Amino acid sequence: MARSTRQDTEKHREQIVEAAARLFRARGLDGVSIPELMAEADMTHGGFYRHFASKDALAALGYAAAFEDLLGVFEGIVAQHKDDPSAARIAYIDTYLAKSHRDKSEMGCPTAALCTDVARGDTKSELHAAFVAGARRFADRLAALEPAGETSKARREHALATLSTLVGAVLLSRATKGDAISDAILAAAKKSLTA
Amino acid sequence: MARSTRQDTEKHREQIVEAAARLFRARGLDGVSIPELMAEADMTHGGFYRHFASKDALAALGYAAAFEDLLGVFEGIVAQHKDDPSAARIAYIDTYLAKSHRDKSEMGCPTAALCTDVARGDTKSELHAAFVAGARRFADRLAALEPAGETSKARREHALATLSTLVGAVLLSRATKGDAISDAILAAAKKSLTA
DNA sequence: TGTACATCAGTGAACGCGCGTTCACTGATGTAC
DNA sequence: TGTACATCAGTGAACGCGCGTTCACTGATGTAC
Repeated sequence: MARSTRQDTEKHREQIVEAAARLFRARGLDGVSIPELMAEADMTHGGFYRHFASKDALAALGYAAAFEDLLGVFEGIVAQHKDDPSAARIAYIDTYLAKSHRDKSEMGCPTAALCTDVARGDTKSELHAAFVAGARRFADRLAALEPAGETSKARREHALATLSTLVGAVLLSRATKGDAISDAILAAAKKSLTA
Repeated sequence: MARSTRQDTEKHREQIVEAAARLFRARGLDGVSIPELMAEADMTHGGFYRHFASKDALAALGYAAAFEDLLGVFEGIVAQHKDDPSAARIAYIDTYLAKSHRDKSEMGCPTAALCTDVARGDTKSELHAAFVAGARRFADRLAALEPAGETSKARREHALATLSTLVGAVLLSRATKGDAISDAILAAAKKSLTA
C-alpha cells in the first residue's frame, strides 16, 4: 500500500480516534498499545505519527470524541423531556446508572472511565486539559436540569454533587462486579439522587 | 548480603507490603515496577519471589494493608464522637473530602485509588476479592453511622450512596486538580452529604 | 555448649517480551506546466 | 487534457528501554547431634 487520497487519510484518522475512544475507555491508556490501536483501524503501527504527535495527544482526542458522543446521548434524553427538566434529570440518571453502562465501559462515560488515568498523569498534558473542559461542560449540563427556583450557585453545587455520585457509583459498581454489592450500589445511588 | 534472620525476613516482607500500599495508591498497579518497589524497601528486585507469588498477590496485600490503615482512621474519628453517630459521620465525611486527601493519594483511601485498576483487572484475581471485601466493610461502617431510627435496609442504601459520592468526588477532584472545579467538587459533595 | 551442615533470604545477571517511537522505503496521489 | 515529477500516507524493520519473572550463586542463619 502507498499514499492514500486526502479523503482516505481523513477517514483513517477518524478511525484511529474512534478506536482510541473505545479502547482507552475499556482498558485505560496503559492498557492499549499503539500497534493494537492501529490494527483496530486496519493499519500497521508505523503510520501513527503521520496523524498524531504522541500517544498522549491521541488520548486527548479520544477522550474528546467520546465526550461528544456522551453529550449527544445526554441531549437526546433532554430533548425527549422538553419543558420538564426534572423528568429529564431523572431519565438521564437512570441511563447513567444502568447496569448496561457499568458493563459496557468502552461505550460509556469517558469522564468516569479515564478519571484515574488523568489524575495520575501530568497536569500539563493535553488529556488533562480535555478532561477538565469535559468535566466543566458535564457539570453545566446537569446544573441546567436542576429546579429553576434555586439560585444558580445552588444548582451548580447540586450538579457537582450529582456528578460525584454518578461517577463514584459507576466506578465502584464496575470494581465490585460479580458481587451483589455491585447492583446494590447502582440502585442506592439512583434512589438517593432521585428521591 | 546473605540469609536474613527470620525476624529480618518478616520485617522486609512488611516493608515491601508497606511500599506497595503507598506506591500503588499513588501511581496505580502498572505505574510501579517490582524493582522500584523492592528499592523502596532497601533491597534489590531478585528477592521479591521469596516473599510473594506474583505482583498481583502483592497488590492484594497492599490494598488490604492500606484498607486496614484507613479503617483505623475511621475508627479513631468514630471514637472521638462516642454516642453521636451523626457527628461522627459528618467528621468522617469532612476528613474524606479534605483537600489533603485529594493531594495525598499515597496515604489516602485505597478503595478510591485502586477502583479503576480493579475494574479493569481480572474478576478472579486476589486483588479483586480483597477490594470487594473492603468495599463491603467500608459500606457497613458507614451504615452504622446512619440514624438509628431508619430501617437497616435504608441505612445500607444511604451508606452505599454516600460511599459513591465520597469516592466520585475525590477521584474527580484529583483528575481536575489545578482547576477551580477541583475544590468546588469537594465542597459541593460535602455540602450535599451533610445537609 | 560446640560443631557440622543443610537451609534459604537476598543478590545481580539474564530470559523473552512488548512498549513508544523512528526511519528508509514504496508507489499512488496531487500538482505544476 | 496529458505528462513529469514532487509529495506524503502507510509499511515493516529496527531503536533503546523497562517490564515481570527466573535462576545460579553467596554466605549467614538455624538445626541436628
